[in-house]
Amino acid sequence: MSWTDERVETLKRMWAEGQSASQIAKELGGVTRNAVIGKVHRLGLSNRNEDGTEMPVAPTPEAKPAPQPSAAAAPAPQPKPAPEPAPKPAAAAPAPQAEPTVAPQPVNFNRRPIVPAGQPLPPQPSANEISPEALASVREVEKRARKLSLMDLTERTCKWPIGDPATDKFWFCGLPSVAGKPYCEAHVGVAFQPMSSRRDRRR
DNA sequence: CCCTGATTCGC
DNA sequence: GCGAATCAGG
Repeated sequence: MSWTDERVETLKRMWAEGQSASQIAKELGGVTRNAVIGKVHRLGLSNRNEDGTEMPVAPTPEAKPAPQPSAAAAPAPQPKPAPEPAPKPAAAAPAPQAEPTVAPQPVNFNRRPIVPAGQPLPPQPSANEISPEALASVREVEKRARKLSLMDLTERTCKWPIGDPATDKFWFCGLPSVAGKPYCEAHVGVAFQPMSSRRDRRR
């Protein structure tokens, strides 16, 4: 495989989107992440920030990832988005808001790509109609949970939450996940219930 | 152990 | 220019 214009463009696009080198390599195929990284450097875009100045992950007020002057398709480039939707009633308005009614803003730092997005999220075991075996299996497994923190989760660790998120007694299962699933064997058992599994108690 | 990007250097 | 091997880190 060679770096055709097309492939290079894909590389640039994905890199700009914040995709990891390995993800880009997968997408392109025929290359390793090393190759991608090497190319990225040769292209001189190792610094994912167009601005040459050092930017220690500054909290960007506007989540603009940087408009790309794509030569391919850019009908309406809109060079100046300017208009600020949030007018500030400053001036003669002292009122030092004593009590903000709204909760703190969830500032979104490094605008990550909105990539894959996780699978179904935290399904707490609502002991509905889950097979007793599955539940037993889960209890057993949760004793052996690796108790991983959020940061330790990977694509192949069980992401089943255990405990109370509001306390220190919270962690993720962390056992090897079933290929393609976000959970381990046991948790898959309670997370994914076949529609047909609900036996209807015929009165 | 899984992953990340950065760098080196023979090709 | 290319990218495997290696390094440095999370």
